[in-house]
Amino acid sequence: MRRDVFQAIADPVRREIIDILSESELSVNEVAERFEISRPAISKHLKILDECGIVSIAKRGRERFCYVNHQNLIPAFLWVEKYHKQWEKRINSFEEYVNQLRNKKDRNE
Amino acid sequence: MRRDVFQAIADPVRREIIDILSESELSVNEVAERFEISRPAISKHLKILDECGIVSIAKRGRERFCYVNHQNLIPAFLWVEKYHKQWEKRINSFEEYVNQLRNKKDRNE
DNA sequence: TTTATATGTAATCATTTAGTTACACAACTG
DNA sequence: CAGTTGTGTAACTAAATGATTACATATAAA
Repeated sequence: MRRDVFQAIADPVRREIIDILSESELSVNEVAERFEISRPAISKHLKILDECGIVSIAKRGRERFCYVNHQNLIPAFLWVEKYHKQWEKRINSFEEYVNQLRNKKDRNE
Repeated sequence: MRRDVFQAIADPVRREIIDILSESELSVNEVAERFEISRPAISKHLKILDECGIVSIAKRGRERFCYVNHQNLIPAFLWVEKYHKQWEKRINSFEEYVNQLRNKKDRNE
């Protein structure tokens, strides 16, 4: 069973959990209330997020409060970010191309 | 069947395919040669990458050449990048903490 | 035209995933 | 103490995933 940040953020429910917990720390039930699926399903998602370090769970009384450790998203960030320049190049050359078309059009008017 | 960039890059083989094709455009067989798994398996991975726009496949003769469209990684980049500041804050405060310790130690020496 | 090569795809399979319900148990509340 | 609440987990299920082998087809080469 793979358990890494890429697999963790592949699931839309888990991404939403991360989004929600980034707003405020919540108990397991408070997280589950925000979704249609059952509480055990959310519990499992939280376990997966916990296992790859993205979420930590702190016991306080009978509740468990969950919070995000954003720094564990860094490996995913770095992998994608290394292609940043390449899509910027593309977008710039697209903009250049559009500008060329615009200028040509302007000259023809 | 979900087919989005997050699901596409969740698989390590697909990430490696993206890495390899970022170096140079390759035919399907040339991609497959670089992996232990069978050619049809690679074919399927390429199909998935194609379906979510990350890889395009151009027929030339009997070969099909594959190349990456990096701009289709942007949605994944944006989702992760929005937490950039939060882990930077963390890292900065860690560095601050380390510096405090250092200064304290310096004063004690 | 025959043969070889490059590739896609169908059929199949084992494993993983994401969900469910039912139950156990610890910790608050009255 | 008895009941309620918050949560984990086991058992189960359907669907998705990632791989394989076997076969079909198109194109190039002899």
